[in-house]
Amino acid sequence: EPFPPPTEQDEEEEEDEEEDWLRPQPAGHSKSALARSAAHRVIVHVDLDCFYAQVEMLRNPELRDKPLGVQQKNLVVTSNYEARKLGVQKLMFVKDAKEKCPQLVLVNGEDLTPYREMSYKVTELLGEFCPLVERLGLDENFVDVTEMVEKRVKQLQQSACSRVSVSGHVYNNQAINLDDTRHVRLILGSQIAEELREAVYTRLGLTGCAGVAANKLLAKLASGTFKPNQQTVLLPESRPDLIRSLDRIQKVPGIGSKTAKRLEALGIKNVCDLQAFPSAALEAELGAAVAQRIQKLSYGEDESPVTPWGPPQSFSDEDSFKKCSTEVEVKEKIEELLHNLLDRIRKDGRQPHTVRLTIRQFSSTDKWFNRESRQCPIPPHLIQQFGKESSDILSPLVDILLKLFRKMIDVHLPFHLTLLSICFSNLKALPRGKKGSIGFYLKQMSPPAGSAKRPREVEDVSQEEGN
DNA sequence: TGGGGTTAT
DNA sequence: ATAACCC
Repeated sequence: EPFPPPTEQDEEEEEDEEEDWLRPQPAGHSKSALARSAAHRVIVHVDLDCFYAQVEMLRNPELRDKPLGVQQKNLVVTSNYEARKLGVQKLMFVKDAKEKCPQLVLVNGEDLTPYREMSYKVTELLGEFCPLVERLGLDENFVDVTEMVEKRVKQLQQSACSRVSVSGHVYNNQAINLDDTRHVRLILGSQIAEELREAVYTRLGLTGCAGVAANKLLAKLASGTFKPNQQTVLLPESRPDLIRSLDRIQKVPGIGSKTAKRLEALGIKNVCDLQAFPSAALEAELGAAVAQRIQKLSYGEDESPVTPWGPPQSFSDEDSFKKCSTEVEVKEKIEELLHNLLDRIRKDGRQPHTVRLTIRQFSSTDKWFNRESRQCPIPPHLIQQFGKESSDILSPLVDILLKLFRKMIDVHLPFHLTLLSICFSNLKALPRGKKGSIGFYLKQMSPPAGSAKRPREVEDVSQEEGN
């Protein structure tokens, strides 16, 4: 094994293992200034196959060889490949899925806890290889392996033997030129990607795809080109082909449905249209920031860094339903959501300083996107209760949430809700040095790079931490 | 159509 | 507080 994973880094302080979140990196300089200087980055995108279904198959191996769907309400949100062969695609209605595939086995996946836990195990495992890991949803991670590649380039130069071979697919089957150092770096990146996937499989039992390229956009696009459990490296010369292969503009990650619609109104239907469109006119329509960003994306350019966020910045729990129309029902739903959330927050160890209630009201037209929310600071005396065992916090929090609810809904008038959601945010580490402080403490998370002037939430005027 | 997450304005 | 994006 020429390149064992770096099991020991420079760990000076012992930590509690169950709260060993990935730490955000200081700011990106230190030794890796060159690594981040965009020109020669090597990025790996790791994308687990049908993640929820894989987790369910690990929880219950008898499901292994059966067509499996993970159900949330009336939807099959994910299916395993057995089921996909039989026509059960993602986000299919349960009704349609059963018609297509009567033998389909369904498990309920409305509680994300098992997926969330497994997801963080994956991110932490990747973090053992390399500190720059960024999560995207529960089943994707970007890894900036530039520094690992640099080390291997040097080993290669010393060993004086230039026998490097690619792991997995090369996009477009492009010929490799070992005289091109960019090619060599990406090839080494493909070997690292293979090692990452192998580790995820042997240690966690999960399969997935990987894409290797010079930035996040291209790595992500590359990872989708060979689908279950395979990997693909994109060499620079094939970049135009890869982005031109996107038939619809919305397939560019970063261009969502809203932007796609506005672009279509401008006559922009595919990536080439967007490349060719006059920048000034695009800026006039979308604003300079969005216009410049997406036009760069259309060329496959993406300088955004791989940013490890560390522990979650918010905890939320939601439930959707056909109808909820009385205050009593609302209170019951709130209590249920709260119970789950308080558990998660207790395990996390930090204290939230803001709480938000979100509702969705029924409306036959535009059933889609009518959510509103109200948020407020959590009173200091309640914040202190968060770490503790007893649920003295529960009923005061319910009261706060009901007040937020009444800010949106006049309870004397009829109402019809189809969703309730509670979110705790503005999380801060426990105050240290207090007598009741638990045996471990979470490291003070320095704010992630580039988030220096994030607006403070609500009217929270609490003190800054000591930096 | 689900149950989450993030940043920007 | 909302709107956009991501899965």
